[in-house]
Amino acid sequence: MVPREVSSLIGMQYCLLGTFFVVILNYGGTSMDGKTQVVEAIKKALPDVNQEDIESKIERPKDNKNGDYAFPTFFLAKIKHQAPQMIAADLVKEIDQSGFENVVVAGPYINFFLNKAQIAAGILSDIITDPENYGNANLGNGGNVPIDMSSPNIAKPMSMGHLRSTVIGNSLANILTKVNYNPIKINHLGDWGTQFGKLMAAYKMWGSEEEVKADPINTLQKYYVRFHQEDKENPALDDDARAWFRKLEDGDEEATYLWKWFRSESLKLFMKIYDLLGIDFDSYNGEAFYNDKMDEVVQMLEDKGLLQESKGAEIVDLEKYNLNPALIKKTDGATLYITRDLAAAIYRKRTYNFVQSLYVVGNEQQNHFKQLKAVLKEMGFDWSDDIHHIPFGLITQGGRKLSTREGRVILLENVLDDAINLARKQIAEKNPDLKNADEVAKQVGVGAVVFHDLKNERLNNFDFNLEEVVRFEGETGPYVQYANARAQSILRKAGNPDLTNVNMELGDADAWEVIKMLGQFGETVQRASREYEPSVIAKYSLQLAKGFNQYYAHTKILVDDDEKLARLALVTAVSDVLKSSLSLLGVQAPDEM
RNA sequence: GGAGCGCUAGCUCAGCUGGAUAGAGCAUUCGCCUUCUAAGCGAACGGUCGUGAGUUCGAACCUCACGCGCUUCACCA
Repeated sequence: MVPREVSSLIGMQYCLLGTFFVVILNYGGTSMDGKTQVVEAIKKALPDVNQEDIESKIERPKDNKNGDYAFPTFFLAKIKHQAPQMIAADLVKEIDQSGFENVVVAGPYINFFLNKAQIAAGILSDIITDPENYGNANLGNGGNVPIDMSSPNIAKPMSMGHLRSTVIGNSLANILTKVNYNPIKINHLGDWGTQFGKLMAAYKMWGSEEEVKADPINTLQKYYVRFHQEDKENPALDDDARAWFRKLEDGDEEATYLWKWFRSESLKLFMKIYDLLGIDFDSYNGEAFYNDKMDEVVQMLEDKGLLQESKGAEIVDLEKYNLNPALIKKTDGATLYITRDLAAAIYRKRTYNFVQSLYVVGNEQQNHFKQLKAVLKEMGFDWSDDIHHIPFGLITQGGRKLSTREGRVILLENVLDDAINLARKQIAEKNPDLKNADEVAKQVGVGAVVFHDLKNERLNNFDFNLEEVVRFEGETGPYVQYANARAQSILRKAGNPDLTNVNMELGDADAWEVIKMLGQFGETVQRASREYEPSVIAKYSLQLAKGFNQYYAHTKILVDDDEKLARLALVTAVSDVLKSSLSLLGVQAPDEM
């Protein structure tokens, strides 16, 4: 019952890394951002209003004819006993306009137009001088954040549901790194439980070694489904399964051998998918890892007098949290899911001394995590508040929940293969001379699937539709990748000139629309980290790609004039930020496609 | 019944802490490759923001009630 060798090794290595993770990063740019400038100007004209009020009222107009920032004066009407229009008209006279291109009254609003060329140069220069660190912030002070993610079940194929947990967790890890947390990606494998009893029973009845070796997961899956079909007719099968699981728990040689074998075969196949996705983990400590750590937890509960007997089972009452009691031990003395998770939570606190602990697990388990936190709270662990369940919506097919038992699954492998093949076909059509076409097809195909999963709010359910997932046009991953590839293509044609010291002042409206978005990257990253929401980044990348495509369509970049190098700086900066955004999502950005 | 999430254009979804005529993509129709990648750009069409009250100078957003959908509610994970 010793968990995988690999896992403990990697876990240990990590701890060391975590301890030494002190890095000096460049946080944010050097130029003053537009909003601060607006706040300063208003503050001087309104000395008796406090700064927070001003800051909170300032907004970014949807329509750019209303300026880059706007200040509504409604809230001053009561204080000044004047109509907002009057206040705005008076106020604008008091404002020092020297740092702006224009400051105008529009009814009850004061609209600020920034000095575009100057701000543009500041933003572009910030990006180009240090593209890697552009948008970084120090929100986390290097604190450890274990992320429980992916967590597929051994002997079952990875489904679209696991993809969600995997890519959301991975993206959150990337985002948290950018705001200076130290994420620890934990693959909490489903490598223990009564399903192994069923699997062993099924294998002994109908299985063969050759068959399993040829196609491990699908074969095991087949046994599992068949077991569930037949035990409806023949309930005695369940007793057989229970007996096998008992054997496993008691360390029976054959059972243990089969367990290890199933586990390692499964893991091999999972690794292929993780490689394709470009995702790795810091720990593979799954459920089995906590087998020997639950007694202590039960003892602690006992010592603190939290354990009660109810209907023959051991529970922790959570009445005062308005929750159902947490079942710690079954009538037969066996532990349950929550017991294991309690052990895991405590282990993680001890091992990583986390500042936050995240669980990227489906929305349908939210009750479980509420209970988990409540029990830890009852145990006197204040750090229970640092545990956050990051739920995500259900994937359905034809409106129905996917069910492994009923064999209704969407195999992730198939989806990825379909996407890659389609990408390969498109390349053959649109860019037949591309050298590393197979590699790019992988990047584009996988990118489409991953991006599709991250583009909408986590909690939205979605009904699986292959055509939609592997779509390459419109609001998709390939759309963003394509914008970057176009940018790279221009830079190649221009001979990749050194741009570090060129004049980057661009004042035209088309360029400004793009540059303004570039300037919003940092706040976007912070919002994504605050809300644990990768879709914020995905949406941003789409918007930036769209802005760039528009610029590209309307502005000829490679013409020899005074602003050519400035335009190339813009193209470089766009590519840098698009790459950063995609990388935060875990999506590759090929230079050609 | 308790708890949670959702309801915005034909479909899929944005809409940041309430703010100026509610925005994209897909689909449909129509334009744009004599050279920076058309996986693109542009235009048209399309919405009583589930319903009803309330708070507010102002509500898709906040409060309450109701309707519909999904998830979950002790011996699975």
